[in-house]
Order: sequence, then C-alpha cells, then structure tokens
Amino acid sequence: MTDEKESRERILDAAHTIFLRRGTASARTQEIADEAGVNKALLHYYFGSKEALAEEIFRRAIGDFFPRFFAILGSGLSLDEKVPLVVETYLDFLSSRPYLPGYVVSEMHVHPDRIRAVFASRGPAPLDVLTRQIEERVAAGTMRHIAVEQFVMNLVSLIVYPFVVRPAMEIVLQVDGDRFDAFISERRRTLPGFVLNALRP
Amino acid sequence: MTDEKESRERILDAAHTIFLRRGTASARTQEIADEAGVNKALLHYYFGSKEALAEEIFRRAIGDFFPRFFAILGSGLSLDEKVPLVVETYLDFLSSRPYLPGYVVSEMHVHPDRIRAVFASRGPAPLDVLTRQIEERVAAGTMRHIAVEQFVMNLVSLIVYPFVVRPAMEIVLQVDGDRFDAFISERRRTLPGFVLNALRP
DNA sequence: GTCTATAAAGGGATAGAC
DNA sequence: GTCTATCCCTTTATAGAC
Repeated sequence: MTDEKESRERILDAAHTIFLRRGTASARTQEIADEAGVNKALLHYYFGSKEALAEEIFRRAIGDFFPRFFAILGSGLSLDEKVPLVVETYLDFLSSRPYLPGYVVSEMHVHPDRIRAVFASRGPAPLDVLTRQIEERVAAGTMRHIAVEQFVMNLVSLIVYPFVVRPAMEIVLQVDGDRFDAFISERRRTLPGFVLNALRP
Repeated sequence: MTDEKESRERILDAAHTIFLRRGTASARTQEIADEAGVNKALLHYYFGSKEALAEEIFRRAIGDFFPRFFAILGSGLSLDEKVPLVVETYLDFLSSRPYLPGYVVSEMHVHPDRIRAVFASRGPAPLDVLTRQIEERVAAGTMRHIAVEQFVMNLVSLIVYPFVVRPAMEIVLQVDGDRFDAFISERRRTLPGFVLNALRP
C-alpha cells in the first residue's frame, strides 16, 4: 500500500521533472521511468499512456498558479497593498520554478485544448472586486481610467515575462546565472511603484 | 535554376509554417513535404536533416526581430518618440505573426543553445544611446532612475506577453478571436502613456 | 533535381511471468 | 504491483532509378 503510493508518486514527480525540462513532445517515457527508478511498463500500468500522464502533469503544473493569483486580486486589501503583494508572491513563486513558464507556454501553444480543459471546471477570472477598486479611484480622481483586463495583463506581463524569456535574456542583455537573481530582486523592489505610478492622473 | 530555388524556398516556407504551428518536436517532415508540394526525400537533399532545417527556421524566425527593435531604441529619436514607435511597430509585427512568440519561447526553452548560436555572430544589445537618454532625464529631474535593462524589459514585457499567453487569455479573461484584436488596439493606444507615466518623479 | 521504395532507428505500448 | 521481453507503428533518413 505504501509501496503503491510511492511508485505512483515517484512517477508523477519524475514526469514533472522531465516534462518541464524537455517539453512534452521531446520527453521520453524511458527517461521518466529512469528518473523514477521504475520500469516503463509501470508508467503505463498507472497512467495508461504518455498522453494521459502529460495531461495530468499539465493540470498539476498550472494548478495553483491562477487560483493564488486571483485570490490576492480578489481580496479585501487596498490596491496599494495588493500590487506589491502580487509582485512579491509571484516573483518568489517563479524564482523557485525556473522551468515552469517556458513549459506552460510551450504546452499552451501546441495544445490550446488542454488549458481549455483545465478551466472548464473553474469559471473565468473573478475580477469584480478589482474592477470596483479601480472605478472608485478613477471616480475620486486619483487614478487614470484603465480597463481591468488591461490592468491585470500589465501586471502579469511585468512579473512573468522575464522568466519566459530567461534563456534569451542571458545572452541579449548579458544577464547570466547569479545576475538573473539580482535582476529579479531589483524588480521586486521597483515594479509595484512602476505599476501604481503609471496610472497617476 | 529557377526550379531549384523555387523548391528550396517552398520547403523553407512550408517548414516555417509547420514548425511554428506544431512546434519543432511535434512537426513531421512528411507534413512539411506535403505543405511544400514535394517529396520528403527532397527535404533531406536540400537540408540534410530535420534538425538542420529546424535550426535554419529558428534563425530566420527571430532574424529580424531583435535588430529592428534595437534599431529603434538606438536611434536618434527622443524617448517620447521612441516608446510609441516601438509599441506600434511591435504590436503590428506580432499581430501579423500569431504563432511566432509561442514558437520562439518553446524553442528557447528546449534548445537554449540555439539562441546562443544566433547571437554568437551579433554582439549583445546596443543600449548606450538609450542609457544616455535615461541618464539625461534623470539628471534633469524629469524621470525616476531606472536601470536600462529594466526599462527595456518592462517595455518588451508589456508588448509581447499578451501574444505569448494568447491561448490562456482567450479563456481566463474571456477574450476570444475578434476581441483579442480589440484588446491589442487598446494597448496600442494606452501602453506608451503607461510606460512614460510610470517613470515620472 | 525529383521521385519511389525501403531501410533503420526510435519509442510508445502490451503480453505474460513472478 | 513490478519486471523482462517484445511487438509494432511511426518517423527519419537513404538508396537508387529517372
């Protein structure tokens, strides 16, 4: 019983590692089995096919990303509190998952159906609280008008994009290894001000 | 002679289409040959292997992207002219190439060596002009201090990211098909102000 | 230069023993 | 539940005729 759970979990962990590193299409079931310390056949015993395993990994990979994000945006905090919290939370989140953004983008690109499947259960983004906060500020004259979808897109872009293009960054901007961490630290410090300041009247 | 060039070019065009749509690993040489209206064998005759063809396509795909971008940033225009021009130029550029960003990110993720190879010939980004312009404004007290790499990253993030996550956008923010174009038009109008305003003292 | 036919390798999947 | 052995389809690559 403990063995069963262990093997299944080890395969899932291994699949996560390999799929994220290689991309689903380039990943080999043999390599996943090796990484898990089991045989290829066991992978089919538990998951049926590479395809099914890939779907499971994708679901898990993006599982907690969006809920966490929208939980903060939909909370009762003020805008001035939310923005720094989102920036800090997500830069930390992504810093510890270097392969995640590239993997998710790749998967979405080749299998747009998968992300559709994941969001079929959940509803669309809950943006009503944020919408109201923006409208209140605009009405008070302390903020330029901006559509809530644009606001969210700007915020997410500034947070996530550097991780998405990290391989190119390291060459084009000559920001390698350690300096990437420093680059992200700098953003943790400056992005909240950048975003909030951008909407001053 | 004209035939030779025609077949080779048709294969390149076909490979571009298929690789960008499917991703390199999922693309099939058979599908490329079909798209080009030639036989698979001819593809090997001209390019030797799928791998070699993939490298050629990647090089071409990102070929004019960075040069154009840095040509504008390094030009003699003022900051207030540059930012809108970059925004407009690149939103148009990407609008007409819907598969490009996802493809490039996928390739970089799985083959970071490829982007290294492309930039081995060119030097790093020429940011000296832009650096001077920022420093002048900071010295004049009309702009907050910002590292030039951070400035460029913010600008590029806001422009490119929506295209990178377009498949997810269509679901999470319920922005489908036509509305995506409207969403981008809105950014063409608002991003320059957003970026320049963000750095006011 | 371009094709048909086929080789060669790769890799996902299954049968069956333990 | 886990393994070994093997199947067999897919896909890249080549040989050789025209």
